[in-house]
Amino acid sequence: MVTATSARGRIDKRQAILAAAFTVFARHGYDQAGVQEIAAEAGVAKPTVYNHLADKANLFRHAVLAAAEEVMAENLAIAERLREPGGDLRATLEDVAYRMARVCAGERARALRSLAHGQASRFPDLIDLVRERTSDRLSEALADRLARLSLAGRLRRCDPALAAEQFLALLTGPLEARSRSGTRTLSTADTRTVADAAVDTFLRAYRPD
Amino acid sequence: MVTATSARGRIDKRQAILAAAFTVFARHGYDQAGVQEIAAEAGVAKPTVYNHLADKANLFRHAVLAAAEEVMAENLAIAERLREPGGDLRATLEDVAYRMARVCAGERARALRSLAHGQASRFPDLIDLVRERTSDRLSEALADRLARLSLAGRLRRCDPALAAEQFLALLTGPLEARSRSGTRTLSTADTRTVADAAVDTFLRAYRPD
Amino acid sequence: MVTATSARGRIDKRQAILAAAFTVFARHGYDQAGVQEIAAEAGVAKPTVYNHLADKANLFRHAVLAAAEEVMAENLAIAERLREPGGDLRATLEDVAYRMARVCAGERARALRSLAHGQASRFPDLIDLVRERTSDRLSEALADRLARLSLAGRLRRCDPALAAEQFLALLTGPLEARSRSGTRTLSTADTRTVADAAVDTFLRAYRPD
Amino acid sequence: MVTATSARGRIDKRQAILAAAFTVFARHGYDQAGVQEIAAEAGVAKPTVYNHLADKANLFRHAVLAAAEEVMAENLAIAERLREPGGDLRATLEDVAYRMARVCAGERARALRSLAHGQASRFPDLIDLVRERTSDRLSEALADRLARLSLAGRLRRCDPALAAEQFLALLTGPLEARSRSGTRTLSTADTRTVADAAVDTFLRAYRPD
DNA sequence: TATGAATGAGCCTTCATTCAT
DNA sequence: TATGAATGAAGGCTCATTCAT
Repeated sequence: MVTATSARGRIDKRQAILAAAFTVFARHGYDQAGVQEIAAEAGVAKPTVYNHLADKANLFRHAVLAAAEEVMAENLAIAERLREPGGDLRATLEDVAYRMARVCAGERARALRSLAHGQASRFPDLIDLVRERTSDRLSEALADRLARLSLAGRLRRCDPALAAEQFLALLTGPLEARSRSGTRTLSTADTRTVADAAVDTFLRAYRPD
Repeated sequence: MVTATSARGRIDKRQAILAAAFTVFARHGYDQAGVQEIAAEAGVAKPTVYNHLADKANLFRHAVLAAAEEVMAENLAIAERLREPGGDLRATLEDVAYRMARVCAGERARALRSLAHGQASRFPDLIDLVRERTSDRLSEALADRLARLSLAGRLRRCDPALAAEQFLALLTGPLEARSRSGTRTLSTADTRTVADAAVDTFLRAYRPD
Repeated sequence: MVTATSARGRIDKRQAILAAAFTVFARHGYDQAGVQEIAAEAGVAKPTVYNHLADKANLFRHAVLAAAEEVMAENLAIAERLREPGGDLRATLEDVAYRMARVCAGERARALRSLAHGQASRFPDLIDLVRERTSDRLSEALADRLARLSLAGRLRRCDPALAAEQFLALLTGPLEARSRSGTRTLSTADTRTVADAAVDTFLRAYRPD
Repeated sequence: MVTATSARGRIDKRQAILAAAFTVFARHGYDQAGVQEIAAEAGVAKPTVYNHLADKANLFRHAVLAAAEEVMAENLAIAERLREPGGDLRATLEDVAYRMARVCAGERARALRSLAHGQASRFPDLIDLVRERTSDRLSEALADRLARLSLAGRLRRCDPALAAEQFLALLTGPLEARSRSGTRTLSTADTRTVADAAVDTFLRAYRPD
């Protein structure tokens, strides 16, 4: 299967380049990252990078969007866990909150936001595309779950979109503060504490009347 | 008083340079901002910038920190308002929340975070210095006020630091989402809506038992 | 006759490449012409070009020399016309001059000189090879004819080589000026005018005493 | 006179750059000439070249045009010599022809034509600007002189523009051929021979009836 | 002190050329 | 044999930074 192999090889190489690009961009930022270094990280020669991705700008775009897709997939998988809340709602929410915290405060998600925000002037559209994938989609999925819970009487009646937004805010806000904006890596215990506190406050505010 | 005048003139020039630097850095980001453009914006020649501030890096540091100080001053003034809560606690909190929203989502604060985060690899300490001034200090001041309110029985007993953190999270989280990460400028009404929702949820969770 | 066919196909492909190369070189000059574009113009892939012609330099050489051969053939055919001058020498010379003008000011001959002159430093020999084929050979053939005419008493006694040289100079010099160095394409009428003037002056200078 | 000195220094540097540029372009052609080498030849650093002349293209333009101006000045000075023909017209013409030959076949004039022709596709206007200065202007000045000679009865009645054109053609055409397109440098004697032959033929064709 | 001019270093990009299929 | 993909080398251009005035 000659064609398959070489087509596959080509795809692999492209993805290796994108992965390397994301790594290097995350490490140094857009301007400081050299295409040279990206090529080295991907194990290819510089022109190969250009053969696959035209431009440094294009390379950035695709690397960032590819990473964003991955994060989105993780996020959506987590929100699914609320579909079967089980008897102990608090415990389930705490678990979900913890997992979301792991993803949202994780290195990839953080780098993603950092890169997109930092290059807002050069890539004005990217910031939105990234936020959509890292936050909005998650918020929407969460809103769906909360709406069901509200309907089932396990939460008070409310605007589910707002509730989801606030749930995530209660989670990620303190996360950001506690991790000192990503400077410190949070321990599992700390993350749990933050998640539990978020859930506690959320349940107090949204418990059925 | 020739000396005083020229010392004064010197100081003015330095501040003009710092202000210009912040403007330009905010406009283009660290790497993309040229010392040339900064000098032009400040109305001086390039070497003058170097005479006053040695380095591009140094220039960045000072420009960012100066802006951070300004933001901090604004933030602290606002928190003071909670010292005399008055009879209608909800109304007072809503007012405070709205004002904080204005500052935290304002252009300077946003640029500050954006620049600091974007250059985290080059200036690892800056991110903390900025967060301290834009968020932490505000959070601390707020915690002080909330502690008093709790003691006065107008809020339930709680960890005031956590309460402050969550209050700010409920405010700035949705703010970020609604402004599409600063892409859209929020109207006064939208800002108020966000502030009121934050206060509502906060009060539900922290009302006296 | 498989072998014959494929040998023929091979030759055809080689000539297609050479033709394409000349076209592209003429269009953009040596350095600016990309092997890529030449391959595309020839309808083959880049490595095929290298399979047939080793080098870009080699490609250039062969393309230029092939074109030069074609031009030479045309030129010699024209000079033959002077072998039977007929009764009206002036008319015959005018006809010959006109045809030579057409060729020498034609696109191929012009591109040929332009390319060879422009790459004199890189291909020091080419300029001579080309001039030989586009001018010298013509001049020699012409000298032969003029010698006969002189001997026959229809021109004064003279050095036929010099006479030929001057005949061509009187023709191509004004041609170059009038066409603004090839910038403007000369109309048939203009070309005729130039040819006639050249012949007139030539005959005045070389008429029998 | 501080200002004068530094302004003068700046001008000197600019002209040094232009001269170096012309030298290097003449040596290697446009594409093959590196800005690096030009800077080195001028004794400055690469960015200095860009400070003075923006672009490689711009540098080329100015270098070529500056050289063209110089050539034009030389040419016009020579034509002036025909203003006072003296008793021996042939001798005067021979002298003028010889001097013109020296200039037109000189290195600068040759490089000028070569560069302009070679880069016709990239700088379509340059070829005309150069021809104007190296040939047309000379032709016009010469026509003026020939008109006077014709009027004075020392040449037959004729179109002076055509006569000038043909005079130059008779001179430069053979010059080109004998120097093998600039490959060989002509000796003084050879140049004289060519000039004398041109004048002889010219006088035969244009002698008063 | 403030400035116009000069510099050294570095990066993106392209292209002729060669493998591997 | 013909090709898609990969590479090594090189060049234009920019920019932070420093002299000299």
